[in-house]
Amino acid sequence: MSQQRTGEASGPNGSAAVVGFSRTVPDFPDLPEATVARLPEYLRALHHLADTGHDTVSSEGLAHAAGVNSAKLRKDLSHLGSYGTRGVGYDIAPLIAQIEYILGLTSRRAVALVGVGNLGHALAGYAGFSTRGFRIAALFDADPQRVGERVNGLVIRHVAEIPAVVAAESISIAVLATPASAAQAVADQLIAAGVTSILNFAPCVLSVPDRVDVRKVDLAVELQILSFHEHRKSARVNGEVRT
Amino acid sequence: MSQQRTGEASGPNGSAAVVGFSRTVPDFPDLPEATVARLPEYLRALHHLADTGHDTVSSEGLAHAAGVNSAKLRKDLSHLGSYGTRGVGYDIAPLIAQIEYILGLTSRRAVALVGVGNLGHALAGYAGFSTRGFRIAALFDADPQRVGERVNGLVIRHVAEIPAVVAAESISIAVLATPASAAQAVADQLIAAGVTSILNFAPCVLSVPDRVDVRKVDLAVELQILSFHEHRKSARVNGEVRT
DNA sequence: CGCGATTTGTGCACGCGTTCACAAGCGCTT
DNA sequence: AAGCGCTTGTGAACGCGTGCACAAATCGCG
Repeated sequence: MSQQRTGEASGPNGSAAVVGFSRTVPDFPDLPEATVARLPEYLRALHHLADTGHDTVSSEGLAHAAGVNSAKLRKDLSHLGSYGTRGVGYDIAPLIAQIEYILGLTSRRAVALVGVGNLGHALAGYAGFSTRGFRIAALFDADPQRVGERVNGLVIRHVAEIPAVVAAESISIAVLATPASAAQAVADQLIAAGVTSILNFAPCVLSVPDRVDVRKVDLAVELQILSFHEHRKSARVNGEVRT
Repeated sequence: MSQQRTGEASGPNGSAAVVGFSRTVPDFPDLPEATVARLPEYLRALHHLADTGHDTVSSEGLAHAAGVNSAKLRKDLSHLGSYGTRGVGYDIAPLIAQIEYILGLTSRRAVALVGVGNLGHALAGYAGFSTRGFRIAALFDADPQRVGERVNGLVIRHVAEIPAVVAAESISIAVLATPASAAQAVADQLIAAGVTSILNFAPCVLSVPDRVDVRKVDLAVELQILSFHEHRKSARVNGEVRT
């Protein structure tokens, strides 16, 4: 698991102060983080089941499709309120709606992408973003030579335009695919412009205010973790000796 | 954190049966998984420190550079044996060597990449892989139109060649960047050819034998987790009511 | 040589997450 | 209507990971 999570000093949540009287769904202020991280996977599995004609699914079936065990799945879903019937299983359609609501995917979120190099170019064209609740609303790069180029129907803007565009499109999530050396400065600009969540592909640690969430994806780190297991597997068979 | 980890029924490890008498470093059969996942980040920070002229670093300094707290860092490093001196800090050079050894990065590992589409193309050209211990040794795709194309100095081969090439180059790690619909079939072929670690970018669950390690990276999942926190932040300020 | 400043290494307690195991509930059949 | 099989929801125990707090160790300086 390679992500940078910022402090999130869980302050007094709003639900107590709210006058709400016709609320049918609670706020989910303290959904366990581990559960949140699995909800997207459940959602993907549920969509797949719905697409293949299923109407209901048992915890065992959904757990298998999502790659977890059924007890964990049931406990996770129990946090969302009860969308299953004993003896039968879970109704897929309302469960999808509920998870999408909790994840804030009812309206398609606008995302800014900064750094349209090798990786950024691919991310800009990645179909999975648009099919799963997001809309890449703006591309930025610092290289004047790239500014103006069209990628996937969007024109690349200069990073200096971040404040104007982020405000105009009311963007709150940004994807950072710049070189590590530029990442912190770009992050600062994004945050100043109003961004409060960053997905960081640059191999460096970002320092951000507490209110900003950062998740880090480092492709080399993932391979290195696999490499460790490879190393250990091979050490099992021939007695490893340090040289 | 979004990764699929397979059972890994930790059987009797080999270290007890090995005759080794001149071993200076133990095998690390039971390094905590959480520690392993952080070692690459420590390694990156250490390289950066070394490049900027540092010789030693305190746990506080390295922890800050890696984005963790110092107690955790010290405990992690204590698992590797003692590479620090009290009152001074850690010697950077031997620590780098030790972590690279544990991660199995002393020789550059060959990696196969399957699926040279949008994302795969970017991964094939990603400089971070080659600068951090890996060598992309082969590219595969199922599309005959793409076969033969050169990407970053490598020619794309047809997936049917997987067995021959994987064996010839003795590749044990593969990166999967195919569409979800093809991922399981390709994984089966890779495993049959001898691959024992897979980094899966396809949004689907792979079922593999216990001896094979799978890590999953799903870009949309990362965004959806951020979206949840965005949703919750906005629910804090205006009292969220379900419509 | 001894003392104080500094930093590592770690015992311990706490909290989160996972898993088991079972009671509670639903529907179908007889 | 009653019984049976199946599935959810959850209480409880367990284990892992984290972070505090302090003892042990090293260096530098007087």
